[in-house]
Amino acid sequence: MEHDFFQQVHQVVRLIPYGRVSSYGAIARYIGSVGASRMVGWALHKSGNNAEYTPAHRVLNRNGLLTGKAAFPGENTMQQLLESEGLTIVNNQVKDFEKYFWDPMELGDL
DNA sequence: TGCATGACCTGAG
DNA sequence: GCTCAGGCCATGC
Repeated sequence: MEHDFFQQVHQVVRLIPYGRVSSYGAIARYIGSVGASRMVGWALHKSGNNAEYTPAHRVLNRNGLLTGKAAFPGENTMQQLLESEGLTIVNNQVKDFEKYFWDPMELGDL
């Protein structure tokens, strides 16, 4: 398989619990490619490639900023999705990001 | 085969 | 504490 990176990113994102958010760097690090944090976002952008639904809206940058909101249809679709999960978005940023932050490492290991 | 891009992160000024 | 610049990895043309 080979391009596991793509698959792994989707897999990890799908594991993000409801009402929780993660970061590209955390996912990239969990996969093993720390420097590929940028690619994580890219993989999510191509989430349409994956048959399963991928909650990309739960993935934000290190600052908890909705950097990928532009990739969603509409103007603040991503924000609405997060708010639907009980999160509070302020100025395109998740309130108490640290509190809702979820690290894939909590799963233990691959 | 090679260059340019991308939903980022970290270090230095 | 904030802003600027560099790096890293994979994909696309």
